[in-house]
Amino acid sequence: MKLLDDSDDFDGVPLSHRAMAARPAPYLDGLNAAQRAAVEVLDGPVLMLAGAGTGKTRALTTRIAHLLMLGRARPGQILAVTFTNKAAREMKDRIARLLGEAVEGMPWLGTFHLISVKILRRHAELIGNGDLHLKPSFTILDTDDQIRLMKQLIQAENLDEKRWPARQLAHLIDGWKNRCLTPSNLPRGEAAAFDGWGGRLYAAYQDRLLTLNAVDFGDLLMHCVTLFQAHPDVLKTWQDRFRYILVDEYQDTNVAQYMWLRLLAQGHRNICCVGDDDQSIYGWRGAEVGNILRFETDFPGAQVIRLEQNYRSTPQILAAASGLIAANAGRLGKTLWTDAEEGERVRLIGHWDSEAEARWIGEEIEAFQGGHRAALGPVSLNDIAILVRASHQMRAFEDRFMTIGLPYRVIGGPRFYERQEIRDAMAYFRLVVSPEDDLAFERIVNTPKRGLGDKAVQTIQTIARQNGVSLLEGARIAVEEKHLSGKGLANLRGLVTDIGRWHADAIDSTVRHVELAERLLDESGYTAMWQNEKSPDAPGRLDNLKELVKALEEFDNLQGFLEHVALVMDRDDGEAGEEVSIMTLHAAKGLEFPVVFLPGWEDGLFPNQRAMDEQGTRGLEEERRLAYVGLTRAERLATISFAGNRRLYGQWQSSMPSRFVDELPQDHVEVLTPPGLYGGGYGGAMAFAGANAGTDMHDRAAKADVYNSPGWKRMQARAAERKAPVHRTPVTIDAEPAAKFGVGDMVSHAKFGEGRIMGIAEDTLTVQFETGFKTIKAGYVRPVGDGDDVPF
DNA sequence: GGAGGAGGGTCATTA
DNA sequence: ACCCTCCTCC
Repeated sequence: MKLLDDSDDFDGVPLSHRAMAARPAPYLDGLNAAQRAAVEVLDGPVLMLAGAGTGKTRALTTRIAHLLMLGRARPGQILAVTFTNKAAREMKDRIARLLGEAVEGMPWLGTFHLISVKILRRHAELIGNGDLHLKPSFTILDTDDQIRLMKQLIQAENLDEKRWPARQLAHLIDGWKNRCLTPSNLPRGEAAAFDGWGGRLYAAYQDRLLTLNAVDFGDLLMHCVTLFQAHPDVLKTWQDRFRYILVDEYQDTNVAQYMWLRLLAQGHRNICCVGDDDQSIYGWRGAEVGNILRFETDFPGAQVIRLEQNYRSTPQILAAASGLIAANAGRLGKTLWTDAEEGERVRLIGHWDSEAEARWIGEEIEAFQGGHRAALGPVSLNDIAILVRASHQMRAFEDRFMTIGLPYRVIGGPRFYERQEIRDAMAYFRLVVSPEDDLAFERIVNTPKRGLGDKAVQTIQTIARQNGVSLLEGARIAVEEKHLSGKGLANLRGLVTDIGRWHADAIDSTVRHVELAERLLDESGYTAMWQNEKSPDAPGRLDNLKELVKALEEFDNLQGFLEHVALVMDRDDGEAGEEVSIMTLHAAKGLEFPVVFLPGWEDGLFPNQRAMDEQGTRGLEEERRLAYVGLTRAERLATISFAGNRRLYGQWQSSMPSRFVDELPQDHVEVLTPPGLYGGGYGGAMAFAGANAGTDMHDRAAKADVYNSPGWKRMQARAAERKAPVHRTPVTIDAEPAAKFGVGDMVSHAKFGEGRIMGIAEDTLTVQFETGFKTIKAGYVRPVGDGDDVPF
């Protein structure tokens, strides 16, 4: 079928009644009853509660196809929002497959941010403050730019950057934007943050963005909402346009996104939100689980459809995951079931340290490859994923896999477009496209080195400010009036003329933008800079630059490319050969793998200490949901592991198995014995395997030899002595003084006052005091607070 | 006045 | 472990 394009003037145009509506629809075949309802209940608000692996994306895409086939809406009248570009891409592909043809016009299927940009570009002039307002050509800043800007503002106020770090301010402002709090509607109490400077700096930052004709990520949503609120006529046109609204991952929406959706949905009221409260893992960036929990009250008359049949995992994995998540309160509640074959229990293993853990996992993977696990059938490296809580855990695996030559890929690591060389090159592109982009100018003016240091930049800034022009323009004046001297002057003159020439070429449609980009990097000396650099990563950087230029080919011009990059920070890595995937649990959401390793299940790391400190029970529950997400990624085999010692912040620190380990339903867990346990010197590993058995894994002690070991008995005796929750107290090998303390405990120090233990290494503690982090011998601090926890 | 290295201070999830 | 600042040399 040929889909109509999106057009701006469809208002009031009746939809053609398609005869095919009455025909049976083949794409509905094979859906289960719940999925079918999710596809066919088209009118009014619908909440699709879709558990992990229940065919959510299928239901969602089929629903869109169905709307189109029935002629309920044209492609341009459906708003479909996702959180990631990947999800958007996948949906487009699947809709196309369902309809048997490429979908030309689904212009409003995309991320919140992408769609917001499209809307904002059309009404940019309406966003502003006094005389300042946006132009449709506004640029989108990334975090790096944001922080640099804020640094400048903090300096402008003569504040101490140490006491008021720009990162912290960025975080604060981000939080406000997530909640749609503009400088003018910011509550007093909030504005007082940052020692009273918060509100003022925020306002200054927003004004600065306007003068730069720029927005940051948070603005995209917030500006849309304020636009809708201040201009009902504008809102009305968008409400009229979007006959059907679909939202993926609704549990991850923040306040701004929620308001955005509500405003738009108030028109036709056909909003279908898909989500799973058990997979809400983005509270730390403003997501409100409350949005999904409240759906039925927010949208009266909403229909709730539960997708509970799981098509991904074995019953064993599902049972383990369900048992774990059951410890959370305040869930909407779902009962996942499957008719898949029983499968293997979730495996659990403890290791001496993080290196042993990496070694063991590497060996396991090699064993899979050697076909030593026939029950699983052939396992490709692409079928295997290692999901970690924090990215620093990846290092151990990378090191290990590198040495044994096991191919791997890190997903969501340092992103391509966040790399230094790419950002530099992009700054050149930006400046050439919009010469008034001061941030870009600052970035490249002395990269490569041109003898234009702080002093020279300051001179340029002063001149620009005096004349009320951009930095580039200011530089031109500085050259003409010879405000600089010698080498700097000559170099700046060269740079200014170069940029002028490149800019002319960028506008000239006869100049191919790819060639321009190549020439630009060449003539600016940027490529040469890396060629002359002899550090080991220089060749890689040059490759990245080549790749960047190659990526340009897919766009019509530089502007289009820059827009894309601003919004799509992830690169679709080409399918290389067979590789094990390493990624964070957050990055793993929505993915699935036959074989999944879940290393680092240690208290403090996972659940993460900070999450618990900052959010209390809420934080802990989010961590538990993260564990749930991790387990439910596995189709056939999941292996959880923990290490007794881990290198963290440059020190070895001991830790205890995660409390989540205790919460796993034991009938669905198989405890493996760590290799080398009896080789001597592994008392610590045994001890803590035993510490764990002290709770609900006790029954299995007889089965696993490890629990008969002296280490375990010693541990058990000790645990009994102190009656404290076992997992709160770390064990060191020879009852070093540090054994009195646990990560997370409060201690007091004669000089530094009270603080919280963040890490333990032998008898040295890393303690976070009010004044900062300190590394201290355990003997110098005394425990405070809940004395039960820390017996003497 | 700029560039580059050394040392000190600071920071410790997750997009 | 990393970033930033200060210092020294050019």
